[in-house]
Amino acid sequence: MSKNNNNTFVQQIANIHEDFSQWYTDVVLKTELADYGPVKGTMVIRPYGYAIWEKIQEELNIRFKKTGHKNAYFPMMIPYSFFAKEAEHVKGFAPEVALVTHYGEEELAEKLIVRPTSETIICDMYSKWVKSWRDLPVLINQWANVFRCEKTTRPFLRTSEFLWQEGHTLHASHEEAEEEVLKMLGVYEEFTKNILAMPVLVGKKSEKEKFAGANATYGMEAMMLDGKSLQAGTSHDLGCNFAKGFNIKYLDKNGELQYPFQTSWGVSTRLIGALIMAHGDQRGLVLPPRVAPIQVVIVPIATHKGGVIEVAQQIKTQLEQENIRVELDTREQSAGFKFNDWEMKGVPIRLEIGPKDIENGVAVIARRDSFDKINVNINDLQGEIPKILDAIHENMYQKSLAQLNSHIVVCHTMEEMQTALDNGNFVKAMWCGSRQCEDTVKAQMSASTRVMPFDQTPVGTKCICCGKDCSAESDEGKVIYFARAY
RNA sequence: CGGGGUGUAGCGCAGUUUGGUAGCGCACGUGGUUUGGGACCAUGGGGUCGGGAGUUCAAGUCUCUUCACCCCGACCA
Repeated sequence: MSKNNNNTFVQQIANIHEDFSQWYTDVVLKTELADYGPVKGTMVIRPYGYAIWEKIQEELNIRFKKTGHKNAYFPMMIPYSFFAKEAEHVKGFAPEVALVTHYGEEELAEKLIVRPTSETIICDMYSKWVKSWRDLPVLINQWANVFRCEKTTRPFLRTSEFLWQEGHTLHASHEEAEEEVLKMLGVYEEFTKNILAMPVLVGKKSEKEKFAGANATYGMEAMMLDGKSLQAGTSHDLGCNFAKGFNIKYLDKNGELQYPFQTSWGVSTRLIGALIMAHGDQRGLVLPPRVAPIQVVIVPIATHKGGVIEVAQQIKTQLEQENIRVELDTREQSAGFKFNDWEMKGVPIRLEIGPKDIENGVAVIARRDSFDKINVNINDLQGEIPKILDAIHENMYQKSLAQLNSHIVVCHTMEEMQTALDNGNFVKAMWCGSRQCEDTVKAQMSASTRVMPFDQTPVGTKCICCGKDCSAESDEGKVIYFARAY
């Protein structure tokens, strides 16, 4: 909670401009999205937060199934020997993996790990299931929790245990696998835009930033209100690396043994952190209507005068017929208290209904995104509210898009980059592709490479760091985004 | 893992300098009056001060030790 001795409610959330981190923590705790768990690095996702996750799951499942995937579930415990089979993978995850050595007092013959991600156990199973070219492609997704011991944790953004989905697919050719990787990245991009009202930058990750064990990693980056970047989803081209380690082989049409090409892709509960930090304001959460657990809250005014609750209840029933998620707030609190409470919780539309309104046959619609208040005829609510929810979504997306576009600065020198980053921008620049330059930028200005956009139209001719020729002829230059990241 | 900070009622804090019967605000229970931007009056319940050890007649306060959490970095969704 923000540190102040003032008891006024509005100041219980830290100033979003002065202390963004504290603002984030205050919002998460005060709006009851989540709370800290008793074990270090763990969090409890409370009902209001979990409802958002359920909406995310619902929308993604529709998309995954439409693209031919099926859900399955694999065990949380993985034999240590599995984990050790892919060298790069172990190197990447070993420091943060939880080892299980005992069941009760009895020491286990083989140590187990709690999954930090499921490639290894899924590959082990795939090696049993895939024997023929007829078994391909394998298109499976899993919704699960994973555990990686994290030293520095923050609710939703980084916790030791978190919830995610991980898609794991096998394909007969690299082309097909690559198509899958990009297709799912596209699904994520469409989802964040149309459901979370959040624009993202998509592209390929650098060698340094790619997944441990992948040939290539693609990702999407979202811009938070403080100008930092949040990796919001990844899609990996795993080549045959795991297939070889786990001996996944099948006979092709020519009767020859082949390794399948593999992909994996995932998004996590981190998306909830992303939408908090992409859309929030000083009053708290601003939830995108399509994932908001409550889309419309009805605040009845002066209920003691009679008849108000009844009308409010009728409106609620009508709206629910349109599949709108409605809450009627009958708590014995003042109207003003409720206004502020629901604004903090980010409910997209507040409907005020009081004796005067009923006399006039209207209700007041107050928008969370713009604070606009309009009178609408009670009979028109059923038709108008879905339109307003869509308008709120669109407005939130456009606002975020404008925020993103106005905070991307093309830079040609390290000095320009330093200034741009210090002012809360993403930097678009040319990069020679070397790890050394990446490390230099990181060391000097705490910014990392985020993604290389698919549109590689050059924004200069020399590497911003080392000055090496990156013109079209040299074939070594990359357009890439640098940013400070969560 | 480095640097900084904080642990006292559900939450936010005071009390620690100078040891002497644990306080305030909000929240919560009850009764009443209120209700269009965070209502008010009355009354009531709730903590032994993160844990452990020590000094002392006496420890929230002093000493040692330990744990947890937060912020800023480095590392990772």
